[in-house]
Amino acid sequence: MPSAPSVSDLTAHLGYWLRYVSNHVSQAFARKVEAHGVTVAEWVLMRQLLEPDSLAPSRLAERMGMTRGAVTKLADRLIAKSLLTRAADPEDGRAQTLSLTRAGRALVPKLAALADANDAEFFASLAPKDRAALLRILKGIVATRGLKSLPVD
Amino acid sequence: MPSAPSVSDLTAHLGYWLRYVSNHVSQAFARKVEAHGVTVAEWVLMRQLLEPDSLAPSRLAERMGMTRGAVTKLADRLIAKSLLTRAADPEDGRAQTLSLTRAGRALVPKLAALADANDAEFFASLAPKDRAALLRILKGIVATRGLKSLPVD
DNA sequence: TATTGTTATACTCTATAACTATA
DNA sequence: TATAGTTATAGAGTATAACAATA
Repeated sequence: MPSAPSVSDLTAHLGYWLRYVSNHVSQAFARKVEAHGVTVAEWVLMRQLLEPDSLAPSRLAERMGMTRGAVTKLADRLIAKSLLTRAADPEDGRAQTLSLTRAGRALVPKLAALADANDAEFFASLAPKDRAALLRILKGIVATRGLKSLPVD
Repeated sequence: MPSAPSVSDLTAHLGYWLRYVSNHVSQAFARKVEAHGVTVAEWVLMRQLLEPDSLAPSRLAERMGMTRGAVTKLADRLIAKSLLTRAADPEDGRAQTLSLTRAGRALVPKLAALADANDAEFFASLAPKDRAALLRILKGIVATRGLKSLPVD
């Protein structure tokens, strides 16, 4: 009788746990921000524009690790909600500039408070030492692997 | 002149980093498994059926933290790929049972190897101590917060 | 009535590729 | 030609809600 092929335990994979926890954290956050009419991805874009207060779509795409097309779509939705404006760059006829509207800028602190609350909900129970370790490790992975703009485009 | 409202740094949020790293890890894994014609979510479902070798959709939904409807859809796709079968439960006319086909079962070790490789790619650079800490912390969050079936349904 | 599943519907998120306008 | 952005298209991943069959 042939022995079953050995398959490493799914739960031995850090990627599995990362994905699992991350999905739950994001879903919980999504429920919180939707009361303000925005999604998590929209919030991330908005947060990028708090400072510097305007950026080109391609710059945002790099920072957020997504394609320019995806940024356009996200921006379209935020513009429809009057939280964002798109303006032509006077220096380069091809370029555009995205900035928060007054309403968008006013909303950011509220969403930030929800982000704080969500983080507390999931991570407050950790020992301070573990919290620090988690942050350090995650940042380390980003630095070591040079994560930034996955999309090749 | 009013001072700008203070907004905590986006990058102070563990949830942000978790999402960022997790998205990159999952995307990299997705690219690897797609060569075998499956997606990450499909792989997770398949992996659940390695043992016990059959489960009801509702059981899978609980384990995977998704709705029954989502499981049905995922299962449909795997069935279309001949990696999964759906059978009626002889004891309960309402119940169904999902199991891997021979092909599906044969594919799992290959996908597991890719999962191993992907994990290594992202986490091998970590100090063994950090790797262990990351795993322990993530599992701790799952346990403490009782993450399992987010969907209320 | 309660439970198991499926179906119908709808969005978000994201990608790839083609296209337009400028440089 | 190369670059910035948009548009078109597509599919994954979910959810919610309604429904059918069975318990």
